Amino acid sequence: MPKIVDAQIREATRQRILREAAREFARLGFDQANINLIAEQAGIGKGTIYLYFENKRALFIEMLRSIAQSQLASLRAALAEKGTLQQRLERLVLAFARMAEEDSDSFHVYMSSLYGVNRAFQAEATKQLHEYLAVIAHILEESQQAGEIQIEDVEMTALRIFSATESFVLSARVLGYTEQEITRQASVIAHQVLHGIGVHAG
Amino acid sequence: MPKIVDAQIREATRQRILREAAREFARLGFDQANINLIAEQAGIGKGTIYLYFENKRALFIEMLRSIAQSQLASLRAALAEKGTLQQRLERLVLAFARMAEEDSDSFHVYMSSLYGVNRAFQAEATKQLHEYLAVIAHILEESQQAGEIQIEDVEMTALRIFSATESFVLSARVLGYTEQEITRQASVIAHQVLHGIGVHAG
Amino acid sequence: MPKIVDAQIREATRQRILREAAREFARLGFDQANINLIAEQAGIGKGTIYLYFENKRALFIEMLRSIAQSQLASLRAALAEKGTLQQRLERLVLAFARMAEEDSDSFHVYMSSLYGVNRAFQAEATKQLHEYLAVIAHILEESQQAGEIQIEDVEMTALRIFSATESFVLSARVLGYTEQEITRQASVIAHQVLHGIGVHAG
Amino acid sequence: MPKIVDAQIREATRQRILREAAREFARLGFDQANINLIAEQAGIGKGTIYLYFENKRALFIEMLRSIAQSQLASLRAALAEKGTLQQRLERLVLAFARMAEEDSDSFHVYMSSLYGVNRAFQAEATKQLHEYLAVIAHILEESQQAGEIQIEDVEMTALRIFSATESFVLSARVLGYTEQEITRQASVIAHQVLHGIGVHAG
DNA sequence: GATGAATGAGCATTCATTCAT
DNA sequence: CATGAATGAATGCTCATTCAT
Repeated sequence: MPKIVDAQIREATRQRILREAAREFARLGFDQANINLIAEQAGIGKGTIYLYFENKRALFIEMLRSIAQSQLASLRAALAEKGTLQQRLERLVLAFARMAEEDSDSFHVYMSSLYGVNRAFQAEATKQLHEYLAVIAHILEESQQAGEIQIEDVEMTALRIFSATESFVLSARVLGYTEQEITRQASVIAHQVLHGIGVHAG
Repeated sequence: MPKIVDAQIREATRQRILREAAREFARLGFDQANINLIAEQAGIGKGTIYLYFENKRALFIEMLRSIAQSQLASLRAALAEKGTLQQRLERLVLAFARMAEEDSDSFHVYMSSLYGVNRAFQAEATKQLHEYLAVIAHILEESQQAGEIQIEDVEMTALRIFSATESFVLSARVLGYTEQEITRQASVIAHQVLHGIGVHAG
Repeated sequence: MPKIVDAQIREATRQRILREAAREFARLGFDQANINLIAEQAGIGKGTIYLYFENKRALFIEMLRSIAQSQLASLRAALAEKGTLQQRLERLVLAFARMAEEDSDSFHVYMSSLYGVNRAFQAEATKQLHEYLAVIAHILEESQQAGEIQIEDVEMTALRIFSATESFVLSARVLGYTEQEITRQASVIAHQVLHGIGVHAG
Repeated sequence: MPKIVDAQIREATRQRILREAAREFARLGFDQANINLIAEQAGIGKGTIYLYFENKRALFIEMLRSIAQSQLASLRAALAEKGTLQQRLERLVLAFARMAEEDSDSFHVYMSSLYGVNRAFQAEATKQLHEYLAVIAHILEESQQAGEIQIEDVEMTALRIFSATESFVLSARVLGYTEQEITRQASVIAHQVLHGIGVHAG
């Protein structure tokens, strides 16, 4: 009964495909990326990829989902530890900066889907955006319950924080700033956001 | 000597091509967009487009430049009038929101180039980003000279403002917020940015 | 010693494959038919089919042979009973009409092979055609010996009878005639054929 | 104004494609035939074929139509001349035999469509079959008006004649008979058909 | 200059077949 | 024996680009 081993091998292959797909899609974009090349780089035959994913689009979408899960996990881990809102916001910037650096392909392929023109891909990326915002909203609510701040529109505030953090990291990278230069902005950004919210609610 | 008329006709055709290109590229992205269709919609033969642009990539790049000029002009017009920094930052958000609404195609095709995976397109879009930042830096310096604020790193501050404004507008649109809902955030964003900078430097 | 049972099971599986193959090939033709689907519908794994048939072509050829045997048996049964040549020719038309109706898949897959462009399949189908003709020739010779008719070229006469009977049934079906309408022609066709031969040799 | 020449060149190219298509389809059948090869043999680029025909299927259908027109013209020409019904029926066999010999590709690709399993192709081929039958029905009616014969069901009679002539030619060719051997049967077949109808109606 | 017919590189996808289990 | 995961050859079709008119 080689089921367990099989399942493991299968999952490993699947992950290898997703990884190579992220690499190719990040390098060339959806249309220019070559499925056959992805298969080759994943060390499998070109027909095999279709045993794991229905077609090129499905592979792309599932790759987006995979990225989403991974990045969200990183984010949650970064914000799990308690602390002041200032500290947590700083950690948010650092988390985004690290993600963008360490898993650059995934970060960029996700952002390009979110802001690209393909509606289907944008819809999928937007799902993850909602999750990001939920994570941010969650720490805002914790701070609010702790009497740290007083917020009227949690949703919009979360979106402003998202712009000030993830979008900032993205723009900074596009402009060629290093991770170090970006992380150095963490405290300033946290400060900016905090005062934008209206600290010391009490 | 029909030179002047010819030149005018030629320029008009060029503009028509650029307009239709923006529409198609915004609708389908670079790869999926069809050059022949753009030519047809511009009312010219499909060979003619190559008398105006070297190839599809060149057309895309020049379209980006054209968008850049137009949007930069809007931005400068919006910030030309004097006022407090708070007012000017509010106008910045409003300007981006209006651009995203009224010239939606251009706005999105530009943003998708800036954050997309194609290096050549990103490089071109980045040029415009530098110009945006220069405009923002300019009003910051004016405010600084007026003693309104005190800034250490103008460049990074401008980038933070960019994230808090244009990227915010972009994200908000992706999430489906209306122009009204977005513009309503103008004053809050301006306030957030101002306090992030550290107003009342003195 | 489960030999006998095994052999029975094996033969049953083989027949099931042939039946499903006939169905699929009749539905889609050789190229469009899907081996994996045939295996699935026969209730076996897709690798198993290759334990029974060398490849897709061999399966098709053997299916043709299987059809041939079955149809030839029907034909012989229909003509076994004695009678006048007129009666037997009528029974011939009826036999073809019934075959085309009751085992429509087999009838059409055979005819399409006989008249199709694939030389290998046509060669196989032609073998059966020779057998059909032999059956027809046999009853002609019996009638001849009985002094009923006088024939010069038995082979060509048999072929003319084949055209007037099986090909007639095929064409009529293609045109949408019902079995009833076709069988109603049996006596006329028999009559036509008989007078074509030159009855009452004596 | 090179319109006329252009139209001629265009039509010539179209005919060349149709001719090569008939050759390839006759050689390999629809599925196995290679569009790129047809283009190559027609002396054009592989993209060019799609300027003349929407896709492979459309090319096949139009090829069938083209064959139909051509063969029907041959048939009508063969039967245009007046004569006794016996003479005309003999000419019918000869016409089919000549078509099958001289334009063998067309003849077989048409017959394989008529009797093949592809419904779309069969439907198209059936249209031509109706025309064949109409031509046969026409000479029957002429003979009837001339008091030569008396027929009850013209439609079915025409179909019986079709089987006895075209299908006979087809079967004979499949069996390897030469054109000479086939044409030698013309008078016998005409005789068979005539007596089947019931000559000397009076 | 303007045109559009012609071109062919390029690629996603299918499916008969193999073979390790 | 039976299986089905893996394979890769094979191909219809699109569309940016060229160039004769």
